Amino acid sequence: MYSPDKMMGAKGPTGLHGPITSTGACFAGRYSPTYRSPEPMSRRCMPNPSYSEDDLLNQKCENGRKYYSRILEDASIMCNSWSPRHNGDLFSGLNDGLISRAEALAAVDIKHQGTGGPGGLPQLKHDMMYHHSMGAPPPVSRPHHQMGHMDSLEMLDPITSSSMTTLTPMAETPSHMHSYGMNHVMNHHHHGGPLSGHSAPGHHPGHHGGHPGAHHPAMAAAAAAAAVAGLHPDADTDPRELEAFAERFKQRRIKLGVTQADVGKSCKALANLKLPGVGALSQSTICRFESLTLSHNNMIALKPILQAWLEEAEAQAKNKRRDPDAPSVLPAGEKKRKRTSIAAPEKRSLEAYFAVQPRPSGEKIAAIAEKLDLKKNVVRVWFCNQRQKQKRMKFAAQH
DNA sequence: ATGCATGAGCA
DNA sequence: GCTCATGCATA
Repeated sequence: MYSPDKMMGAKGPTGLHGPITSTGACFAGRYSPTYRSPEPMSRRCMPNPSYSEDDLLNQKCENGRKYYSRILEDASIMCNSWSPRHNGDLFSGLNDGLISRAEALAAVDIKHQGTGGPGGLPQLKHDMMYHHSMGAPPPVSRPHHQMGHMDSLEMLDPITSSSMTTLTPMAETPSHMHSYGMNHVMNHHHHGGPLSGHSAPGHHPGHHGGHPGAHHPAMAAAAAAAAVAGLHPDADTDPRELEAFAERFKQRRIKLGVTQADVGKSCKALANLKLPGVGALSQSTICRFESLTLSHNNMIALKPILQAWLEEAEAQAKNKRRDPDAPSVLPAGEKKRKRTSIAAPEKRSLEAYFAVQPRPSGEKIAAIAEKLDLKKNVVRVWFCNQRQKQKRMKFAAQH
């Protein structure tokens, strides 16, 4: 069905990290109808502007304003509904995106550094900075478990819930624990973890045949055959089913009084018990799973893992067991990664450029970086992330 | 909840 | 250098 455009660009179908997602479809997904796009929808209805990417780059900073006004105007025309600045209707929020940016651009003084003035004095520093947090940072409040309703299930008192041995996490891991150093460590297993490698393959044998080759006749045939054989090739890959599961998962998780972060961590324990190869997951991932903001393949790969966790967690909740857990060790502070923050004006420029050319060459990226006084790598990564988001939105749009 | 980043695997 | 899966950091 949704035979994804099989990877645009370079990476091939096999490019996935984990075998789980072995085949390629990559669009991500926002299956939910309730999905609220984090990005302006304008992109979807906005054809490529008439100006070229070079226009963008050649534009003098000083003229930035005028230039963007034009872009936005064009964009607004295409989106057919933009009343030039100061649009009183604050809630017409439909074609925000570039459109709304038009106003902003008109009002904001874009002060991009002209030619590589290294010492720029941009409003912010966009580099990776690390700092030591030796002196044990603040105690870090433990992320309250979201214990809302504990009706049907036995009420897990907070204490219990945090000591549910293997599945439920214990006291929180201080955020400062995630040092930059540890990050690397974690990367090791996370890449080889849950979805990568062999790990999950065995858990959901069924869906493998589903997507990969949706675009492939042979695959489709295989899928059909599987279906006939009772292997429900689609059951696991059906966006609707995934969406339903994600919703169920979230509700039951909350009922258990477990946070997203808890789930991720306890997944590891579960892994050791029954899902070898599965590592811990982060709060981010759990959150994205629940909100369907992962790629379709990613959703498919994670589902069996979370499903197993859910079952185990509920089973344990039934016999409410307690168990002293390993005390969290507080590693000495280490370097923490500082998140780069791209200022609004620069971001608008990037978005405007992206609308024209989502995949700028290395040179273009360098030019853009220089113009915006951002590091080339920051710009490159921004485009990569933007593409990922766009894929998700597109997929969501057609489902 | 989400922005910016990393790293594996591939071309 | 790209895609993809994921994560830390942060709004």
